Amino acid sequence: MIKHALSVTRQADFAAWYQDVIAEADLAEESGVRGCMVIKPWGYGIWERIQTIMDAGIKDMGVQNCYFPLFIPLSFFEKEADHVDGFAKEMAVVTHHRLIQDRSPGGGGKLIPDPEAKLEEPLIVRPTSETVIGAAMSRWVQSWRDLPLRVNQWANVVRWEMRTRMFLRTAEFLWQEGHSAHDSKEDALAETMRALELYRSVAEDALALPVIAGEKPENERFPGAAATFSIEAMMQDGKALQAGTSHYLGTGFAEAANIRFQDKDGGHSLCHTVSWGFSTRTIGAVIMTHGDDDGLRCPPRIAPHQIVIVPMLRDNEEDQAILDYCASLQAELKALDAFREPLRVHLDAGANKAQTKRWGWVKKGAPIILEIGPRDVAGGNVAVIRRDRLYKDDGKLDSAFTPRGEFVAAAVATLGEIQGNLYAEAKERLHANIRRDVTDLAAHYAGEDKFTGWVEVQWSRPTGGVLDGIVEQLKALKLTMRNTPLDAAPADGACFFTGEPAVERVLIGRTY
RNA sequence: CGGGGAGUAGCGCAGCCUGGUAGCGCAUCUGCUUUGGGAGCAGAGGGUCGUAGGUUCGAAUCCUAUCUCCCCGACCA
Repeated sequence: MIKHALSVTRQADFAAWYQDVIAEADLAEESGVRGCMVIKPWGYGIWERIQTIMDAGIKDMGVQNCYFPLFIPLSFFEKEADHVDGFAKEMAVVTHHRLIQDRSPGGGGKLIPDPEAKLEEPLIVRPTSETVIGAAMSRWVQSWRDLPLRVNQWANVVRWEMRTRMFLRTAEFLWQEGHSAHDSKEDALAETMRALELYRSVAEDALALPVIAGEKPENERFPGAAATFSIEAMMQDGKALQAGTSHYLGTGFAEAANIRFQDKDGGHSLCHTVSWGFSTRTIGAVIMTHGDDDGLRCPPRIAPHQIVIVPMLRDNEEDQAILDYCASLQAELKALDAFREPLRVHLDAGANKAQTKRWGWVKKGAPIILEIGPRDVAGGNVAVIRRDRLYKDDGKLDSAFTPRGEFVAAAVATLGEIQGNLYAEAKERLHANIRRDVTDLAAHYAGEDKFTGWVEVQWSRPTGGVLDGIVEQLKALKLTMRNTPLDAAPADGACFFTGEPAVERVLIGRTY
């Protein structure tokens, strides 16, 4: 019987386990403000790693970073009708610019918005920035020579969600949003696909999240988009999580913001615009994909510390020799490169007991933990714990005594192996749980707690009332259409829903 | 936003029904012992009981309002 580091197992209560990981791995905590969380150093460190890798990819695309305001005039926001429909219900609104003490009877001198300081036009806190960036684009774009115009920003956004969950759906979250304007639909669609490919590669290569890239069905599109594409990841409970989206916005936003260019023939045309976003939500995906009953398992590429050295200090004269040994080991490892970056090696010389530190790093998911005691110093060894295989067959912690030189020589390869193992494990789970032979969705998805994964069916991509009927039918089973995978086999049969000739395949599942 | 549950020490909880101003376990601190590994014994510190009102001689406990969290639903790029 293994004694695990967490008090709740995934099996017993997946939702409680998820929250326990966030608390025990010190990723984030409640803030006292509804739906908003404090992202703690280990959680934010993971986000910084994601940012570093994503930002490099964005710059490789040739997209430039800039920054647009948090506040958007209501008049900008209300220009695009579908966009309004999608977001109006969850908007934070700024109406005043000053506080005063309430001197009225019963007011008690409390601070209240000054009625004299009411804004002439309310400002909304951005839920996404298409409208305010569109206004800038309309100034920046004059001629076909100004196109394509491609920018990105790293920002926080606010959506007043009714039901929030740490990382997965918070009222305020962090993301990057890329925006571009193009002279043709073809060019805009190509950009949409480039962004989707960036997300796929960052998710798979850095976060070790195997994903299915595809197009969202019409009913799942971003408000105002002509086409929405997503990458979908499968969590350990079989639910889907949308980990990144890119949108071809057509000319709707260009029309609303008046983004026009003079073409080579001297005529004026509307731009085709694109937007794409990737958020802190993906940290939730990492937790639910790689976490186990001992906490998080952090893929090496996004681990703030890839190797943590824990000295076994005993409060005696040997301590200094142990610390010296650890410091030289740290220096030796930091001189190495893994994944084309210097190794991130942390020496935990804090005052806590070694056992406390060790289990703390296990819960945080440090890929490799090295424990160094007096005998290691004397014998030139390190005791190696790998987070991807924590226990031996007998249920005991697998702490392997290894000659120091041997460990150092293999360290980079070992990190690569851990990264690969986490990905391979998740990929196997993903593909093993996409069923293509299901004929009765109700029977397949019967039972609340059953792990059900996803179902892929062929369909005729109906629209209008027929599509609405299908959506309702799925909704009764708590199912949604995730996307139509880009690399799916061609359709060769009848539509699962209508019986008409199918045109493509679509994934169905429960979702976060 | 509707239904349900909860908020008491860093964490997990008891006390509330039947008001008399706080307790347990873990963690923390000190000492001794132990020492290849999630230690043992002894002692100690730490809480305006989510917040604001009200009832009362007296409120963690009763009443009202409010904030936050969790679960289900509706909603959701």
